[in-house]
Amino acid sequence: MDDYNVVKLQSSACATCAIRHRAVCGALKDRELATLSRMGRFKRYSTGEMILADGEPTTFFANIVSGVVRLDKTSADGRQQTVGLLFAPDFLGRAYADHNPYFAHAACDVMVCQFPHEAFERLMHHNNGLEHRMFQKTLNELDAARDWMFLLGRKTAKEKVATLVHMIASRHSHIGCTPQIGLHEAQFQLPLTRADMAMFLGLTIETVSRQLSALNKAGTIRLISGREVAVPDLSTLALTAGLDDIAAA
Amino acid sequence: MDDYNVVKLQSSACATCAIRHRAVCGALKDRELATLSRMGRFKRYSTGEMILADGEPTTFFANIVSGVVRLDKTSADGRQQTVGLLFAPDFLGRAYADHNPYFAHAACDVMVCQFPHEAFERLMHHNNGLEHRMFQKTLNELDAARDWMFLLGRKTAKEKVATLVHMIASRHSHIGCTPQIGLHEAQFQLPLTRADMAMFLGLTIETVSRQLSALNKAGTIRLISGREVAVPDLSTLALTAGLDDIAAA
DNA sequence: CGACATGTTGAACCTCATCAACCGACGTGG
DNA sequence: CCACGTCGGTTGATGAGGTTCAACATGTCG
Repeated sequence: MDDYNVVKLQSSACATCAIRHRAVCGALKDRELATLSRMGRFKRYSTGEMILADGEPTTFFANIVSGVVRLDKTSADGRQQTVGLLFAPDFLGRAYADHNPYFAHAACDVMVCQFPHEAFERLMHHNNGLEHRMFQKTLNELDAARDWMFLLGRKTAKEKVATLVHMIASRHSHIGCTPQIGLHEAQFQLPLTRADMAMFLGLTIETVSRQLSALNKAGTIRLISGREVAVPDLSTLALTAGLDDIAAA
Repeated sequence: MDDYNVVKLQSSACATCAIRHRAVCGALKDRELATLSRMGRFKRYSTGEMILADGEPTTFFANIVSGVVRLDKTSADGRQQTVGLLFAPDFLGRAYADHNPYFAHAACDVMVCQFPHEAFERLMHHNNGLEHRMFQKTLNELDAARDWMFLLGRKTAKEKVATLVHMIASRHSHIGCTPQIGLHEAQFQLPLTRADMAMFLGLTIETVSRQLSALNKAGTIRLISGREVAVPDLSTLALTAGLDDIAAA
């Protein structure tokens, strides 16, 4: 339990936290933040490591400080479907449930800030701002989940792959200050393996690989190495992703 | 606007409402309930009627009093995917957004109790119990959405259809006091057309029809007429739906 | 009765899964 | 240092599961 990947927080840690204002903690006053600091722990997970197991009792919640976390559903016969992708400063864990409804895995090296679930739920109970913020995040996740349901149910393999690349590209440009939509070329590393993408898209590894190659051949994206991708024109990508529809979301 | 399908509530209407305790209103004290009564309206929608349009400004929220409501995503080229199914006493509408993120249609004749969105959000703001309850409902919807993502991404057509029938059967038995899981035979009407089912399952009408016929031939279900279905043994149906897995959900 | 919506069934086609071979990068141990 | 296994990724051949197109059955309503 107590290895070198776990670091107890200084009581002042939250005050200087990089994601403080964008994470759910943003709702907390200094005094409550100190309370949270006292019960919080930084923890590092390396690529592929399991963070939560489906069906296990809920013991902690966490904020993603950096990295990408996959939420997976698994069936008895081994089929797997990723049902959520969390980036900083997303919240990890299902509030008000005694068991995790899914697996959570580190898709790449991940840093989280975790706290015991009872204490956090108590805090939510007394701090309506915190619960309100959790509610907001949950609403956004639900919106995302529903958009993804459309993708899973109705999009072709090519559109699926294009959609995922577009999502990563635009999220990346949002974070990394890379040029905006349609201008210049955006280049970045995919934070996911082909297997991760397949799990998320409801496809097989091979199909993902083929569609990436096809997009590359068509010039919609440029595969530089396995992971490194360049997108010459985000709006073209959005087009082949079948994205500009859905009431101009 | 003001047709005979709309009925202004009596100020006492909520107090005697059938779904009062199970709907979000259950969080309200008598006085607040009276406030809600004053701004609420019963409204009837008939089969197929649109209740909310994607992209339209949010004007009202509603509780489903009876019937089934479909939430649909639609793309420019006409593909459609149902992303949610609401039964009484579910809540209809996306809180804290100025535009609807999907269409809502009456899957069968529907009765709702609707109220202006600003007033309701104001009420939520002042009543933490109400917001808490909304939050809970949203968490449940998110869980359901994620289970459905697994279905859309990984299940076969047969499993999809079996899952839907199972869901309706168990929900029906829950509502209608029909015998419990595995015992005797449950019989009921499907509240959805083949087209509705196809939209929800990410399939075509034809495939749904074929799979229903196949399940019928296999004896897993009995098709009595187009809409009337009997399930001799719910657990067998659950098995062919690939349901008992997922960590014994 | 005819018109229309809903549902079923058949045949052909196509997308994607499956199985399999192969490649390059990396790490490890003899 | 090289042989070896492993892992992530690509590509090809084949086939199954669903879509598509089309015809037909059934039911309902004017």
